[in-house]
Amino acid sequence: MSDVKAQLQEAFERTGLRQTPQRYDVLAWLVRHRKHATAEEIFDAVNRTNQRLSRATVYNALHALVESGLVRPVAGEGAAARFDATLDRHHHFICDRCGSIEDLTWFDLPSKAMQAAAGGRSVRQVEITLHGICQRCARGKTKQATASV
Amino acid sequence: MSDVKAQLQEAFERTGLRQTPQRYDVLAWLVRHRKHATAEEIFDAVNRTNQRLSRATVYNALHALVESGLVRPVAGEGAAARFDATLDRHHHFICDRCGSIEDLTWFDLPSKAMQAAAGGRSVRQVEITLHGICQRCARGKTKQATASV
DNA sequence: TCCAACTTTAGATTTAGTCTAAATAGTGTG
DNA sequence: CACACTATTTAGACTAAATCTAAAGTTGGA
Ligand SMILES: [Mn+2]
Ligand SMILES: [Mn+2]
Ligand SMILES: [Zn+2]
Ligand SMILES: [Zn+2]
Repeated sequence: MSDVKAQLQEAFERTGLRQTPQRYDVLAWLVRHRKHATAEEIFDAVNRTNQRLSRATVYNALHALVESGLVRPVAGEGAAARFDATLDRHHHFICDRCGSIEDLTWFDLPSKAMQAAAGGRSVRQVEITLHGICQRCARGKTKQATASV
Repeated sequence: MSDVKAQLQEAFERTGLRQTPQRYDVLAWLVRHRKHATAEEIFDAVNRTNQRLSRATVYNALHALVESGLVRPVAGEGAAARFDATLDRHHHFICDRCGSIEDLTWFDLPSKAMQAAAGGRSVRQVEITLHGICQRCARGKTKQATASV
């Protein structure tokens, strides 16, 4: 029944994120339609039934929800594409604070388990990215706010 | 010495990608400055010393280079951000052909090796994305050209 | 009831990337 | 070399994603 409603409200309370009708609608839609939607898709869908929602608010709400951990961003949060001429296999580390991308030495994946997870799909490439705080930033060098050099 | 030059030329020959001054300059810059640069950064840098390079050509060149495997794209090739309300830990599969994003069941990573690769960095989250052809597309359902629903 | 902080809004603006049609630069043939 | 043909580059128009802004609306607490 309105079980979901209660759960969502509980989620807002738990995370301390102020619940507003707009934030609620965005989260509810995302939970209901378990797809990996873009902000635009969410806006179109929610705005259709609830006029009280502007485009900017979808972005605001999504940021707030991600911030509180109720939603997770997938596939590189819409920044500019980046290119790498280092072809030796390696992984990447992206700093939450300064946005810098660093190379990590390669480590193997459990190929057996990976095969299983992939099911019948044909896999061309595996991409591993660790997110966290880089050493510069950890050392208090909290200079650059956003994506750096 | 001009060792690099020879290597790059060899790379063009090997992959069969026609070598043009513009493509050469883009690749050479990327190889020289081993950073994860954006198209704009590359344009600014290369255009400064070589006027014969337009913005569009940087994009063309990068696509051609990625296509030939001489350069690899990092961190989600600049599409719209996507959001996921499924918080249970899981990985993702992105289809090269139709762009759809599918959930994969979780599999553990070799945490020992990962720690080592991460060095001193504090890791908040690990993101694993497999790229390939989804089952729908594999079955010839080659309908939708670009990123789908 | 009143205030201050927070949130939403429409629309302008910025940024990344694509597209277009014309100019330019190879490439192969004779 | 002349020619035709194809591939590439170009400037600038255009589109799409996201952010910013300033004003209006909402909320919780003193
Ligand atoms: Mn790299
Ligand atoms: Mn998912
Ligand atoms: Zn950092
Ligand atoms: Zn597909």
